[in-house]
This record gives sequence, structure tokens and C-alpha cells, in this order.
Amino acid sequence: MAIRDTGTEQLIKDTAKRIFFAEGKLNATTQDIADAAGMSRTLVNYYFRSKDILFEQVLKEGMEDMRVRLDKELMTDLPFKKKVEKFIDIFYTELTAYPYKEAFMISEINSHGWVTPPKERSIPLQNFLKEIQTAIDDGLVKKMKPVNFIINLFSLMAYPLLTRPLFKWVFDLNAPQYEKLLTERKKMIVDLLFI
Amino acid sequence: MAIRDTGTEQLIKDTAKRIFFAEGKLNATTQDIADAAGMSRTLVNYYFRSKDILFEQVLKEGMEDMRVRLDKELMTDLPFKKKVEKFIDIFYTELTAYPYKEAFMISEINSHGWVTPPKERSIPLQNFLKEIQTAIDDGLVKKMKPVNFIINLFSLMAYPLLTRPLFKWVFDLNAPQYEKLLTERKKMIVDLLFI
DNA sequence: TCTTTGTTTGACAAAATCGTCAAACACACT
DNA sequence: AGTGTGTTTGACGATTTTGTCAAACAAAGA
Repeated sequence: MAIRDTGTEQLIKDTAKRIFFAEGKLNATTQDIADAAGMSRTLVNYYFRSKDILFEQVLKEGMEDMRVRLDKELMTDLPFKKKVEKFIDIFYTELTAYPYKEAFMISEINSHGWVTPPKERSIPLQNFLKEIQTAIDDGLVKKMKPVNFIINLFSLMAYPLLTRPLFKWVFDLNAPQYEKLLTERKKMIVDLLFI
Repeated sequence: MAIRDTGTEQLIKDTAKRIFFAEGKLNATTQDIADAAGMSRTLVNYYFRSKDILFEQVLKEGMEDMRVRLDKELMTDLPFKKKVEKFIDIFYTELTAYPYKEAFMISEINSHGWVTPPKERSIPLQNFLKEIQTAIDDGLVKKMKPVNFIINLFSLMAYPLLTRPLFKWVFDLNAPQYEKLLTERKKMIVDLLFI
């Protein structure tokens, strides 16, 4: 008989992603995931044979999602500044949903080793780097290595979402106040990146 | 008899910090820590009664260290820009030694709850925020909420160190290349933060 | 030297987490 | 309705991780 699609396998992965990427519980157990998905833990072993395989799969998909999202966005045919603004918009949505995605990846990479996937050179990324260089030459952006421009972009977007609990504590801010700050940052980041 | 100071208690904490903060193994076991410290695991339970207490202690000291370091640096009597440059220098050293400190804190906070410590208002921080506002009024810094200036500073410094494995992969860089990039960033961050 | 007390360890018990198996279940097909 | 196959579950055992205890050890004071 053909494989029935009960959506269970997807549900498991989605739940795992929610717990790891959204709730930031980086050392959750398979029981935690099963409970959150409202099913028996045995099912996790039925679809993915072991905890390690599930984790590896989630990690892999997380990286792949990021790569696809990034490439797709970089291929749009917009003027440079517009493209960056759109990029920030997209990433803000993504990061709001999954603020701890990168942290989980890093944690997994550091705990178990990592077999670096072949990583064929991303053409859209190469092009974007060239666009940045052009923007620098045109005096739109301060002089720097194009790679640093991208690193700055990611840093300014991702870090405040990752460390939200810490910053809220350091600056004595409540939830709505911090939320407001984050949305304000979208415009500010553009102002900062461009001269 | 008085308590003998064998340095063991400190060694345990230092080792834990190394594993958590430096090596980024956020879900290390007490056995891992004991092995790395070259001692029996029982000693961990002798000095700290349970794993939770050790973790909580390490977390607490980590936050305290950060607060002290930050306040001390903010109290120095230097012109604004010099102060920021010094700040970046200090933090670069700190972050190179412990790139995953914030990640560990966030992970712990998200996994177990968190009793927000009273957090008396830090006077040096308040003063620094005023200094930033002055710099903005003087046209040294782009117009933004002073809090965002600090968040930018942290983000630009910390994130590239936290996500080093990812960026190295995305941009196809080897260790020395990434190292070079990081040192170059110190100057670049100043250029970026100031008009 | 002998005793006392703090330190360290190995061995054991307890708890948590994980993987497997047989049986129950549900759906498609005849 | 009856059969077959994929799905789900509860129960069990294996492994990992954690906590405890008695005994060995080391250093300071009598």
C-alpha cells in the first residue's frame, strides 16, 4: 500500500522547530517534543529512527530554508537600496518567528561535530556582493569589505531578537516597549547602513 | 577547622565556563565538566549540591561579570568617541574568550524560567545614555534612541563571533581569513556608529 | 605522633532519557 | 464484511545522566 500522508512527520518537525527555533529550548528532549505535538514519543522513533537523526534533519532543513530564502530574495531585480529594505522586512518576519534558529544550529555544531556540506558557490550571493561593491564605489555606502556589509545587516537584525531577554533586563523594558524598539530599528538599520 | 582553599571550587566553575562560554557546548553534562577539569564527578556534587545549582551559579556570575565590566568601563572619564573605542577593544577581548556566553544565558533562561533579579538602575549606564544623547545633539551620531546605539554596538561586536561557524560556511572563509575580518571590524564599527 | 576535620574518590542507587517490540488501531481495497 | 498494510500506542528494557554514601586520603592543630 502507498504511504499514507497523515501529516504526522511534518507535525513532528514543525513542533521541533517551534520548540528549538521559537521557544529557544535548545536542549529539549524527544518527550518534550512529543508532548507538545500531542502524540506518543514512540511516533518520533517511528518516523525518525533516533533523536540524533531528527535533530540532524531539523538542522539541515533550517540551513536549507535560510539558503533558499536568502537566494530568492537576493535574485529580485530591485534597485540596491530597495532590495536591502525588502531584505530587512523579510528577515524581520523570519526572525520574529524563529529568533533562536541560528543559536540552535551553532549549539548543535559545537556539541556534535559538523560535516561541512560541499557548499557550491551561491551565484545570487556573489552578485549581491558585487552590487554592494558598486554601491560603495558610488558613495552610497561607507567603504568596507562587502562581506562586512552583509555581516552588519545580519547582526543588527538578529542579535536584538536573540538576546531579547537580556536587553529587556539591562534596559528595564517591558514587552510592548521592546516590541516598539524592534520595529523602529528596521528604519534605523537602513539609515545606519547607508551614508 | 577553617575551610581549606584548594582552588577546586573555582576550577569547577572555570571549567564549566570554558565549556559553556568558550566551546559553546550548551548541553554539556556534569561528567563532561568533571572530565575536562580532571577530577571525579562527585566533587561537583560536593561543592555544588546539584547540577542545577552549578548552572545557576555560573549563569549568575556570568551576568554579574558582564554588569561589572560594563559599569567599570562606562565610568571612565574619556571623551565620548574614545570611550566607545575603548569599549569596543575591551569587548572584543571579552568576546573572543567567551563568544557563547550570551547564548548560554539565553538558553538557560528559555529552558528553565527566570526570576528577574531586582536590577537596581545602573548609574553609569544612565550617564552613558545621556552622553549618547549629547553626541546625537552635537551631530556626532545619527539620530536614534540612545538605547539603540548601545544595541547596535553589542550586535555588531557579538553576533559575528557567535555565528562564526555559519558565516565561515556561508562566505567560504578559512580560520585566518575570518580572524582578519574580525579585527578589521573593530575600526569599521566605529566608522559606522559615528557620522 | 595522634586526632580531627575538610577533601577526594569509587561504588552504588535513583532518575531521566532513549530505543524497541508486540499489540491495538485506522484506513484502503476487494 | 473481511483482509492487508500502514499508523499509533503502551509497556518494557537499555543507556545515559545524576545524586548519595561510606571509605580513603591529606593537611592542620594538639
